[in-house]
Formats: sequence, C-alpha cells, structure tokens
Amino acid sequence: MNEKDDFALQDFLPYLLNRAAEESSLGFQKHYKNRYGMLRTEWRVLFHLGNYGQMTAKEIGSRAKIHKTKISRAVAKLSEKRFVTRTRDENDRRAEHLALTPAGEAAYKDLREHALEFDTRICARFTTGEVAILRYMLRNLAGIEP
Amino acid sequence: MNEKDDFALQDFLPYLLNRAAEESSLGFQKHYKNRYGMLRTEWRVLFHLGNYGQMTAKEIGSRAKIHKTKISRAVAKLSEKRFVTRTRDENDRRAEHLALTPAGEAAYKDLREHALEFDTRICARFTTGEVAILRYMLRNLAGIEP
DNA sequence: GGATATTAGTTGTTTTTGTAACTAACAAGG
DNA sequence: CCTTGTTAGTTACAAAAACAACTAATATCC
Repeated sequence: MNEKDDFALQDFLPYLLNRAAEESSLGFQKHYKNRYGMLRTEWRVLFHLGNYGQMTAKEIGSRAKIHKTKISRAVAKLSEKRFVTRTRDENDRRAEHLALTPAGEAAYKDLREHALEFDTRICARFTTGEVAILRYMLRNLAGIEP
Repeated sequence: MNEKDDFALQDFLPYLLNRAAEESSLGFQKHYKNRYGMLRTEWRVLFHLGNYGQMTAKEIGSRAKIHKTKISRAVAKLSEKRFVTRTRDENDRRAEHLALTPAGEAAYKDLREHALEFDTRICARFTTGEVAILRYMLRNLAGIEP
C-alpha cells in the first residue's frame, strides 16, 4: 500500500486538469464534429474570428497558443468549407487577414449558442462563487491575463 | 465588436480547462520525456502501478479512463524499458498482472518526487482554500468520485 | 543597394492517436 | 461437448499532431 504517502495521483493537478478537460470537451465536441465536420483547432479558429473579429493567423496563434502549422491547416479547411475568407494585407503581403463569411458567421453563432448552453449546464453543478474561483484559477494556470 | 455579448471564448470552461491542462502539463512533461523517454500514457501507467500496486491493464484503463489500445502500447514500451513485468493470471489466462521492476519503482519514485514538487509550486500561487475548491471541482468534472 | 536575418505562412515527414478488426481465453446454455 | 457470446489484450490501418524544412515577403545594417 502506497496510498498512505501524502501524494496521490488523483490529486496531481496536471492529471486532474487533463482528465477534467478531456471529459468536459467530449460533450461539446460532437456539436462541431458531427454537425460541421470540424476539428478542434478549426472550431477554435472559428470562435476566435467570431469573437474578436478579423485577424491574422499569427494573431490567432499567439492569442490561443496554437502552433502555426495547426492554424494553417485549420484555416485551409475552414476556407474550403467557405467559412472564412483570406485577404492579403496590402502593406505586408506575407500576412493575410482572416474573416468569417456569412456562412461562417452562422456556424459560429450556432456553435456559440451550444457552447453557452453547455457551459451553463456545467456551471449548474456548482455555486456561483465556486465557478468564479474556478475561472479565475484556470485563467491563471492557462497564462491568460485576468 | 462582439465582446459585449455575455459569452466570451475565454470564459468557456472546456476551453479554459484545456488551456490550463496543456500549460500545466508542459512543465512536468519534460521530466518523464527527456529523462526516461516516456510518453504521457506511459507515465500514467507507471504512476498507477506505483501508486496502487500491481494490477491488470484493464483495471488501469477503467481507473484512468484510458483506452485499452493506448495502454497496450504503453505497457509494451514500459516492458521494453524493463520498467514493468507482465505475469499471466493463472485463473484467467487472458489477463496479465502488471508490476513495477526495481528500475520501474525507481523511476516512479523519482518522477513522483518531481510531481509533488511541481504540484506544490503550482498550488503556491493560490490560497489553501482555493486549491481545495479547485481539486474538488476538477474531480467532479473529471467524473472521479470524491 | 545588396548581403543577411526575420517573419508569415505552407508543405513534407515522422510520431502519436483513434478506430476497427482481430486472436485467444473463458463463460453459459442447450 | 459444442455453439454462441463475452472479455483481455493485440495488431493493422486511417486520422491527427509534432517537428523540421521550406517559400516568399520584409526588415536591418553595412
């Protein structure tokens, strides 16, 4: 019996965080997967564009801490699906500005609605205060400014 | 500007959880990766065996909610590294009991030490009460009995 | 202006994962 | 026993991720 040791696997935060993240993602995943054939990165890119408006791949990458190759491929897929448009920056012709098409906007709004519902359902298990603490701590752990 | 809408991406729990999980895993990952050439699943299997003692692949899978193929491959690698032994169950010759070798035990203890340290460092950013709430909530979200 | 370094984004190749189909051992019902 | 069903674990193949090398545009500094 090693369980008497004052450190158990189930208390290890990276472990707990990963398990909770996986579990919580599962339920929402099927919305963007089954319904729009999206991958997680695609959904994140879509959400960033919908949430913050037009921006470049670079910007999305640094905001969401996603590697540029992943974004590049996600944008290619979203563009195929006619969810985003890509327009070259006239001043710096390496960069391109990504924006949602009406179809992309619609998908975003639909998914956003489901996300909100999903989030609400999760939060319902806890008190308002607990949820506030959780969000604050997760933002801190994720390295996102409050 | 969509930011006025009462739902922002940074507040979406699955997103926050994933970001926090990734971020928090990064620092610890290098211990088992660089030092023992392990993958995440390998480290989890090692930890389960070290923490709870001998058990079968099936048991690890249901405890940690890891798919059996992942475990199968992790066990194969750990066995190659001479960190675990596999002994057939005499009563049910399909199952095999996994246990740590002395080398596996040593690796486990070393990693466990680092994990503990790592965990402590993370927790230091918050109050004891906050950490308790976080753990309680994550266990709940992860579907682990309190 | 021209060599050199950076940067935005892409493409190619290797690992790792996910999924499905498989083997071998056991279990139950007839 | 002997079909049918179930379970523990493996293997094979497809999807996705990680990593490195690449192109093309821009910036720097002499």
